[in-house]
Amino acid sequence: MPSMAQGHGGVRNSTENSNDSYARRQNILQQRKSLPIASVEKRLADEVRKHDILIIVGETGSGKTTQLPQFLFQAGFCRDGKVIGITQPRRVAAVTVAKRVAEESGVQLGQRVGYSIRFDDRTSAATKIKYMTDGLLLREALLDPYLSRYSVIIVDEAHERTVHTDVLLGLLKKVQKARSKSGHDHSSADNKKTSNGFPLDNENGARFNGIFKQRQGGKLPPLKLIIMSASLDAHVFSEYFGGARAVHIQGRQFPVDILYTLYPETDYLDAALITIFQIHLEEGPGDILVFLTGQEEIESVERLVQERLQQLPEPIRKLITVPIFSSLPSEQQMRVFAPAAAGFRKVILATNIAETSVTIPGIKYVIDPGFVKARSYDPSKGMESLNVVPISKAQALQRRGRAGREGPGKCFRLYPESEFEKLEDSTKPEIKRCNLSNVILQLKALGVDDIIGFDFLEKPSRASIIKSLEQLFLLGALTDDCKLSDPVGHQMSRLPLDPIYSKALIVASQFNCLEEMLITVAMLSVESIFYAPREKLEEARTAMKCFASPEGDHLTLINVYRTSDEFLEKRKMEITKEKNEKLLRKWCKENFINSRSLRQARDVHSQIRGHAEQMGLCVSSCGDDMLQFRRCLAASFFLNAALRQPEGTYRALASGQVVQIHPSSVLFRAKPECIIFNELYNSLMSRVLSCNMEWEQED
DNA sequence: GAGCACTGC
Repeated sequence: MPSMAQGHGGVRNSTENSNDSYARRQNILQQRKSLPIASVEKRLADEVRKHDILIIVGETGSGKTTQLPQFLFQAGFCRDGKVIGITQPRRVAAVTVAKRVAEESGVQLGQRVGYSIRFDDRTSAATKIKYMTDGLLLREALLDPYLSRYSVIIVDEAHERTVHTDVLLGLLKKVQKARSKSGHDHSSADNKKTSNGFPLDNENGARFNGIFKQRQGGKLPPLKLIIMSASLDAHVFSEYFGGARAVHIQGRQFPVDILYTLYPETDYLDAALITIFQIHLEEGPGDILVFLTGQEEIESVERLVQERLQQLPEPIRKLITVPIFSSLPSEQQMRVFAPAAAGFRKVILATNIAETSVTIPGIKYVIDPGFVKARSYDPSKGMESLNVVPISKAQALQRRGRAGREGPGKCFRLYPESEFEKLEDSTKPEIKRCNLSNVILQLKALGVDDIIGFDFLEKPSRASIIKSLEQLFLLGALTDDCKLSDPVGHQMSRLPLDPIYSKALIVASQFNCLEEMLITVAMLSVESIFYAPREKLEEARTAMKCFASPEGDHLTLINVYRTSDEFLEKRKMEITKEKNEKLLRKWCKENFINSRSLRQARDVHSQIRGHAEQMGLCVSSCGDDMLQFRRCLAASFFLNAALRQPEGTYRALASGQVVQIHPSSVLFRAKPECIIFNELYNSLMSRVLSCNMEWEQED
């Protein structure tokens, strides 16, 4: 992923001369002072002192993420060696914000200010302000249930309601209760019974006892909790935390005019196309951002724009299209950041990635068709799927905001205002739209046994909880009375993987093929290892054939990984690490492999290998005996098994659904009698065409 | 012979 700064400019390293550095520090000081949050520094610190829980609603550009932790540090919240933790839903945000705050504080990154994300820890014993992903803090809680090193935890972007944020909020509520109790009498053995079921009543008590004893000398101060949200949902959080105090901080955004169509559009792609040209021909300079639902839509709109451009007279053809979506290789993603040539207008065709993850400079016009591809979950089948659905009002607001970051902008909504009114206020939280196996496994490991009774911010359906409990039971992670099994359940909860993958590792360790399974699971954990651009499809196919195994896609992935490994091994002694990386990227390009994905897979591999070794699993290879390995696959992926039917389609055993092998699979032609699959995709729907656009401006 | 929103540990 390219570096996608949030809010602030980049960071320079500290090798500049002192004059330059002085000017720069003055500049930073000015910028900090001009932020809306600057005027309420004292008040905010007081609020945090007075209230153990505080909700902060801060609009975009308020400076809350960078400034509040610094205010609290100055106000003395890091005394006694305690740390202020700030969680972010995304890795890039944690990194870029930490860099900015380190610079503002005039310290080296990793000293007083640092960040910690998976595979990349830039903290030290000196770190007092620590930015991290919310998922990482959840993992940390498994090792330190009281989160005892933190005096303050700030949950940022809570309105996004990711699974991690939601689980974290429930957990923090418990930790806070447990800590205020432990503050009075934390060393008493009675505490085990009085801590409201958490976290000391875990049957896994020995581990917590250890932490407990260690703390006898020092009293644990209450945990301060700050929930930061950009939306108007403050009351949801406030009610959840027993009527917690909420404060509002103004933002700094430029005005964005909203235009609605007069009539509903039957074909939003065509409507988007017309709007792009309408803007191009009638509006002033400024780039256009179009929100589409996926790769296919992006590619087809790109083609249509090119075609239509050819029909225009030469002087007004100055329009370039740039696609961006997550599975696009990084080098191509970076193109959205390059300014268009002089006199040209840039049209960015993006998925939701541009809604929050990527901030693209220069956007003045946003085209919002009002749809998004979203995950949904059917507990009766135990199956997740992706569907195109209308966005929520909150999403529409967020998309509009993308046009007002550098100056006033315009947002073209490809639907009438009456349709906007019908949209849901906010997006359904992810926890209600996904498989809960992983969530349940983690909560169990944290000592929460009654999942249905757990105090979720919003409870997932009972059916959904029960389905996941059932799956975990079938995987052997839970005992008959729904407790974490020993050792399988505990081992699975420690692995940062989908429970099925964790199970596969444990099974493989017993049948001497853990080495193969570690590679498989790492490769399955990342997205789209193979990258086949449409224009080079044939070449890509030939390249893939070198790796293909007649025994299936899993073995094919092992071949890719091992070939890349051998490639690196051969050159290891000769050159530097950077050069090595560069060579690997070149190798990937030649073999039509997404180098970012392979890099990720290598990271995952080394991390889970470390975990497996720590657990005492036996890391050995089955050599050429792939039957053994395939048996292990079958023994762990049985929830994803399908049998061939007479007409050549397959029936998924767990859900009864009729499915097909994807044409990109090496088994597409072979059609074996029994297969295990990793994922099920929906097939696409067709569209109708229409035209005719009239606009109406909001009052 | 068809096509995979976005995150995260």
